[in-house]
Amino acid sequence: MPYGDGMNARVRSEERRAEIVGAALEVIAERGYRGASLAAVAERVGLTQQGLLHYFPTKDALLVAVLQERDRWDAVPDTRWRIDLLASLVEYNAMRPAIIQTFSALLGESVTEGHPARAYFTERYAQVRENMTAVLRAEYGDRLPNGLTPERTAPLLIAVMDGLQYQWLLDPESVDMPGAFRDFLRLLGEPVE
Amino acid sequence: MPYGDGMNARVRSEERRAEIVGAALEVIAERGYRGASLAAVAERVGLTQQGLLHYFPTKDALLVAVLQERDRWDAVPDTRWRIDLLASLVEYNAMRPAIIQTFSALLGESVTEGHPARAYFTERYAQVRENMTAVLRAEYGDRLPNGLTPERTAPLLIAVMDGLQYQWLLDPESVDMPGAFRDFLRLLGEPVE
DNA sequence: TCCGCTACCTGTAGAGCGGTAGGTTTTGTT
DNA sequence: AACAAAACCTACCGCTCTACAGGTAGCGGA
Repeated sequence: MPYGDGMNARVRSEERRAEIVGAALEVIAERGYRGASLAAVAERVGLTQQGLLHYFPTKDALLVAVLQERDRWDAVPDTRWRIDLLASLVEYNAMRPAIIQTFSALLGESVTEGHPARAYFTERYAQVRENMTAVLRAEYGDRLPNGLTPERTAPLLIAVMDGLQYQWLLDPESVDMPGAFRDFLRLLGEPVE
Repeated sequence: MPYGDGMNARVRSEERRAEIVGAALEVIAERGYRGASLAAVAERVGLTQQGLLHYFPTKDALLVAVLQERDRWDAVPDTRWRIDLLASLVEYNAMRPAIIQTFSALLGESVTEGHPARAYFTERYAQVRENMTAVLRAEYGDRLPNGLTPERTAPLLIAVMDGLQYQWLLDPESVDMPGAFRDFLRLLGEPVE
């Protein structure tokens, strides 16, 4: 099957890489990063393991691409985040267990020593906390109805999202993730507009 | 007339096993379960890998022992759990990062397919949710000040504890885990006695 | 048409893994 | 003293893993 389908080499290469990253997401969801073998990822896109290494020279390089993909994915460009959009996000996540599982598994692994994703998650959470603080401040002002500051509420908000994900992944029947998250938002109180 | 003194073979064997389980906890904290090799655990207690296999015939058997150890550890026998005791527990946890890291890493891995700890965590969380529901009901009655039921609050409580642990493990300087947890308890409102 | 580059491949090195087989020393019981 | 069992050991098997080396085939540009 020749490549003459109207696309140039650069585009085809980029597409192949994206395909590989997608397969890596799946395999990591199933086996974690340490458990994910390059061969398993390669097989899923119809390559040999060595063929895959042509696109990503090391396993870590592939992980980096996976993490960048995530960054690109939930970088909502200019949208003014609002709290109720978060609820929708959680609802959306509940329909994409694979992605949630990938990053929940990675987060768990990342707390171990010398894990290649550790720095990524550390920085990411610092950034998300800042981000959420800003969102909360925009919505509530400097004090929430219950007296907490946005700075102190942000870590709780994030913790609830992550923690619910684990409970939900382990037992989706028993845990209504979006519902529980909305409950938490009610706990924060109604913004006084 | 079996074992006459206080230091018989059975006791020594049990001590050795406990020693091994302790070492396994450490290694899992550092590398996760999949990344933890029997040889690394064995070395830590001055054994060869095969010597370790004399006590635990398979790697999974060792994991089972680790999980049982945890169950034994936080099975507070008859103490009536109370909410403020939870805050103390979180404070105590903040002084034992190793144990937290072990089980955070295991929880993360456990969501992957066919992980040997998956069933354990699924059951454990179901049980803990029940437990927390009872605690909340004892403290607040059938309705919390904010209108939520104990059943719906329990998953949130657990989610906050777990989620905060990840943030804290990744960046202890930036996250005041016990403080944040107390903030969450304030969010629940004061019990009306 | 030639040439270089991309996109793969086969082969293999080198290390680490869990687990088995079977031996030997140590220990405790009789 | 005799014996059995527990507590280890050495040796090794078969597998899997990442990564390197080096080759080949086809495409695109000059």
